[in-house]
Amino acid sequence: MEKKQPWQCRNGVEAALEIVVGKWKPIILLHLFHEGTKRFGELKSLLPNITQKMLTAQLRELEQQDIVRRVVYPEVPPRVEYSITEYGRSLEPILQQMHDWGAAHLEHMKARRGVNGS
Amino acid sequence: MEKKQPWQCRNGVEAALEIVVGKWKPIILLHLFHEGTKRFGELKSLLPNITQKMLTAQLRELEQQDIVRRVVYPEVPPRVEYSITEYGRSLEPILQQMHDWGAAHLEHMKARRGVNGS
DNA sequence: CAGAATCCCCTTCGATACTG
DNA sequence: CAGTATCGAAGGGGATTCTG
Repeated sequence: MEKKQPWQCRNGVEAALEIVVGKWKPIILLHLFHEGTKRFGELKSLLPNITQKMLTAQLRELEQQDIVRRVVYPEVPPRVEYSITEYGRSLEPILQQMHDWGAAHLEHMKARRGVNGS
Repeated sequence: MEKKQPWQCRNGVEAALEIVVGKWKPIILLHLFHEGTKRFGELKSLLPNITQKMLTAQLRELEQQDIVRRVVYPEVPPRVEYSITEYGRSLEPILQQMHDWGAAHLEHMKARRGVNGS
């Protein structure tokens, strides 16, 4: 029952970070969490500054990690829909907690700037 | 009382990520969380592969963000000690949750590799 | 419509050398 | 001991073009 050492913990933390890190990963996930299934083009217009390359790449990574489900409809013109997997839902509390802490942190840093006159 | 939109949430998530992202940030934090105050050199030997440049840079960032306290003792040879601030402690549950989820995720992905025969 | 492919920039990080 | 300074490699990410 020895405690895990930090260098062991790091693997877990890094594994979690791998999912959520990336310029667009968080916002993609938040959209899919809150708004359900989205087509590729819908996501693209929700993220006005993202390039197709990036959107594709990030979505494919999330798909590999079983966070996002990708469904291709064999139609013309093509239609591809993305949604959060059952398993992916388990990420939501973490993102939520990160958001809460992060928002508070922004306040904290703002308040601190007023104080540190020294 | 409208819900926040994803692009608003992102700021919070990003703010949190900014603290924890970086090749060495998580492991530095874990060491300081679990083992308390450490000198620069101690940290350096706990993180065998880190360069001074990186260690210094990451610690300075964490100091700016009020997560880590840096105390310089005006001695010869110089001594500098780092510890987690009171405020920095508030990060611990997040790191913990990330570790737990991440560790489970590694298991999940391992298990999945056995299944996806298709 | 939903991408794949290509080119290029810029940041991050590592290696090394120097300093108070 | 605890840094700072400089150089260079690697990779993430952006702009653009092409395709089924």
